[in-house]
Amino acid sequence: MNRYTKKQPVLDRIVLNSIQKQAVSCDIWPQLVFAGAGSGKTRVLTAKIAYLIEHLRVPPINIFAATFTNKAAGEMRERVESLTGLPCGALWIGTFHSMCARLLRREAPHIGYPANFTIYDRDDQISLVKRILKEEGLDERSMPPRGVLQSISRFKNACTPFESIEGGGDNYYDRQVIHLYGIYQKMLKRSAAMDFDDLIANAVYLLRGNADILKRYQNRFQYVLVDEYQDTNNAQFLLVKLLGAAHKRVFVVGDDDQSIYGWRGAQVENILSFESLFEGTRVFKLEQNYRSTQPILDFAHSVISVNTNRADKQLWTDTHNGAEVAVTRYRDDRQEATGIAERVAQLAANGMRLGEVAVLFRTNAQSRVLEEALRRAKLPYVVVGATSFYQRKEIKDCLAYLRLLINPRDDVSCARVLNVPTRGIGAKSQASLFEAAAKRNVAVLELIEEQDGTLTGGKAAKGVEQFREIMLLLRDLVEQQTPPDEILKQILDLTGYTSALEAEDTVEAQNRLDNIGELVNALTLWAQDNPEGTLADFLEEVSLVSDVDKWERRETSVNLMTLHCAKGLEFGVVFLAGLEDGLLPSRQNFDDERSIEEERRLLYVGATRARKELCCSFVDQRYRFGRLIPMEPSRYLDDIPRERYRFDDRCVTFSAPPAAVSSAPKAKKPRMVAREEDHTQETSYDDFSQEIVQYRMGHHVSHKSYGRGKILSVSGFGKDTQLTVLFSDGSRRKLMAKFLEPEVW
DNA sequence: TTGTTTATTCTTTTT
DNA sequence: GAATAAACAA
Repeated sequence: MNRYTKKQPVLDRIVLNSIQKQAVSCDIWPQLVFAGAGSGKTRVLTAKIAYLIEHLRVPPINIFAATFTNKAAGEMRERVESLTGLPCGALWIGTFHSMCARLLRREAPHIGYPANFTIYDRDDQISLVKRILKEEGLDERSMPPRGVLQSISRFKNACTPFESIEGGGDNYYDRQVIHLYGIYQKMLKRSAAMDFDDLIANAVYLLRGNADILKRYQNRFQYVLVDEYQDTNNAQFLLVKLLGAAHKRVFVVGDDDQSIYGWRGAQVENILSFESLFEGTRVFKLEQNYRSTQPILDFAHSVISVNTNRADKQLWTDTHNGAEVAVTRYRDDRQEATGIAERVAQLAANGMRLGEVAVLFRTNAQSRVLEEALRRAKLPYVVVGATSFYQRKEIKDCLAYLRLLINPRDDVSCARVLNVPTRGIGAKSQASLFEAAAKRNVAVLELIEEQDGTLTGGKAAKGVEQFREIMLLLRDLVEQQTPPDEILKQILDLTGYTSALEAEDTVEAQNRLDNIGELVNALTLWAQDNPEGTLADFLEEVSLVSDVDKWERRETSVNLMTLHCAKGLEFGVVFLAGLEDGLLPSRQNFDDERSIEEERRLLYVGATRARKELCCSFVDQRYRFGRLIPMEPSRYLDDIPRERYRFDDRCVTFSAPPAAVSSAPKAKKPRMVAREEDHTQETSYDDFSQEIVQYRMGHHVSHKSYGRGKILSVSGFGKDTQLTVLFSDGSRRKLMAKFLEPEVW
């Protein structure tokens, strides 16, 4: 800030080791930094930006820096400002999604969109696809919305617009998906809406299709920096390539061992092949770890080194001593939770701040037992993520009204609130409204506003008219520059939303009212913090924040979160709960080697979050789907040499198989063998054991008279396995598996 | 058309 | 066990 600090160059004001220093001060481009867990990645990235600004005199406005969360972006901007003493408001730093949204709002007309487009989240996408399926007369069971969206997402990640798809697809499913992709995009455009994938893909289309615009942005973004590069997808890669094509000043940081978003389209290959794709790349490897103890690093290394598709490297640390990693076996998930809570209480008694403790797990469903145990032990905790505030029904209803005011063409929001609270516009009337709108190629709200409600039959017409009047009234308020929180209050009042909930008079309804109150507060606060901000800005922010963005470490609360959420964070003590096959790795990924490797990385990420103490656990049986299910230790534990951890058997059950009682997980009974003596009672055992699975959802089979088809669901097991199959002629049949031949790849 | 019941599926992970 | 969808009564 003052002249004193200014005199010293950045490199002397921030502590860096020699490799870090080299990476920061290197001026030969492009650059790739492999930054292992805890190796000071954020520090390097921050220093790099500060170095560009201060040492190379690059104006902040010429830098484009993509981070994985908005929170990280905000913190980094602040640190750069305090390092350089210069205001960096003009620096473009944020998630790919938020920066693309920003770019697209400016250039919207070039891709046929208005600047006030709405951003659809997953729920919005699903309700849109469901409506399309209905209108197209397709069965949700043969074309599951999630699957359809997954396929559509793949097209977008590949930056393949509907128009340039060649060929109509090989089979019934693919043909339908392509067909639906076209309709889906048409609907989005008519609704002036984009989904998350569109934000990136449309940015690519924009730059790819307009040479002058591309040039302008290449010129503007003289330096392109990307954090967590291992988690970028193909579209993001194309964007980076486009922006950096002219000047080549691209700097990416990442760790292939921490790539855990493959299911979302991320490609580890992006980082693994960066060197060959960007000619003349300088590579830096940060392998010194400043976070964890040696035992933790050894443990983590034995996990990750089994993976084949990775760049060779190994973390090391200066600190040699440290507590052994613990692996504990519990009888069931309840006992596991209690055991963890006990240990946490112990730590707290020894003066450990609870904010330094995290319990990590694979699925959100696991958090409930843990929460109960912590509550019983009177230990304060926070759950990061889970059902986020903005996902709740009542909140989404409010937001839908707000979005509809900003963008009257937003059909998904319109469908959501048209009959909320109930105005007598049932499914049938809604369908006919949508049909009429589609026929004239206008949005539903537009239709309602111009048509005076004569469209639908008697009863619903009154409700439609009511809705129309409310919307017109609210529109006036927006035009009169009414403060955002006031608009929300008016919505709740005019629509009768509040009074409907009050009338219910249940605890549930009261809860919702409280949540709505919280939303009003949030909006008021936001308006105070952003005096220039419009309602549209607020809505954009809301749709692009993540759960970790809102998380703030509280000194006195234990942190509960999924392994995915924990990426980039660190804690003094980390518990990894539920290290069992079927959970980690997830049962659904058993047959895919790539996913098995990704889940292994998930374990690696979890383990490397710990600074001082790492406690892993698995259970013999666990409640899932309301049933007690036998579990096996995670296969990943098999790869860890026995001397890398202390094994603690807290299993005091008599029913446990004798061989397993006193031994480490390594020595347990062989896999893939079902217990014969169990047939009488535990029929479900077979269902969950890992016998070789011949038939899986999504795989293809053939039948001698119906031909080739895709498995939609599997029921029963052994000889009685039945399959529901979608055949290429479009028919869906439930058949005995023995009549079907699995397709071999 | 709305609000009840029952049946079914389901859970990965999220910008 | 929960959330959603289909099925049914009013």
